Amino acid sequence: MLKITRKVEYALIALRHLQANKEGQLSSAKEIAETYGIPQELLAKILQRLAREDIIIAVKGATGGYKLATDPNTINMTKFFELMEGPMGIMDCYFDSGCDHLHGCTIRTPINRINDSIRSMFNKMTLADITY
Amino acid sequence: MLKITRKVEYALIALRHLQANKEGQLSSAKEIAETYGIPQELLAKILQRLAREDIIIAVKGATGGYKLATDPNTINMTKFFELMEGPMGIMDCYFDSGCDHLHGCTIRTPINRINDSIRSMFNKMTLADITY
DNA sequence: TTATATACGACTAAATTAGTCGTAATTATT
DNA sequence: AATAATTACGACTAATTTAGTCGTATATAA
Repeated sequence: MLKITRKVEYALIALRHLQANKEGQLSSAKEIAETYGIPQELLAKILQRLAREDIIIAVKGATGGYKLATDPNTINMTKFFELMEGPMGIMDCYFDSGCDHLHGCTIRTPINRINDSIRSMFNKMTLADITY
Repeated sequence: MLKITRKVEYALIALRHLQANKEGQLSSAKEIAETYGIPQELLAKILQRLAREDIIIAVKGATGGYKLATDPNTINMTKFFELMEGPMGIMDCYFDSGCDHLHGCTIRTPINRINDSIRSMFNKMTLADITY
């Protein structure tokens, strides 16, 4: 319930780090990992994911690294979380993953109300609310 | 992120079931488990937990069972979740569980803001919002 | 050519969650 | 008094998810 995963935690730390860089300045996975004591390989994969999703830009090669691709204000948290971890729903059945209790499930509707509340809350927040 | 556990899901289903009973009427773990296709032993443990926490009342013996102990309106969801699953924090360090990134952690404050938002949202909801 | 990057998939390890089992105690019914 | 149905509870196993590692390929500045 409501526990952030390391994946998201590390992503936020990295984004905050990049955000503090000067325009155009790059940071490598190694640099960030060492700064915060994060396993480098793991962080690398996370940064690759962020790059694939066009949240950051990867520059290859010896002096390569990453930089922000967009203004953190333009990325809302619902999108960010779902991008990192897949659909955010407090209950699986919200997304029709084969729940075999559906027939007798009496709490779906109220749970969905909770989901919607949380999603709309995160929708009002942007990455910048966190990384600034 | 934000996934409800079966423990909570089953608890909600059971509470909703009890709530639909007439004043004083009991339901056994077996009855509820069979009605909704929930593993009986597991549900039993959950009901025992709810009883320990005085959310429901257990009546022992051959014709025993459970009934609600309080008006569902009086139990807020933050309390309920934390009672079932321990402290609800989107990040562990919020509750000082030995996070060794603390020194270099730059996202604690913003993450705490998220935590507070979620907690205050759940604080405004009662069990009745879900089980009715 | 070398050193330092990113890219990515396969794999292993750790932690959490889900579910089962055995046994004891309680109580209505017979 | 015996029986059957129930709650109580801890120990155990299984399944799933999350975290982290490793190997290899590719790109590029020096």
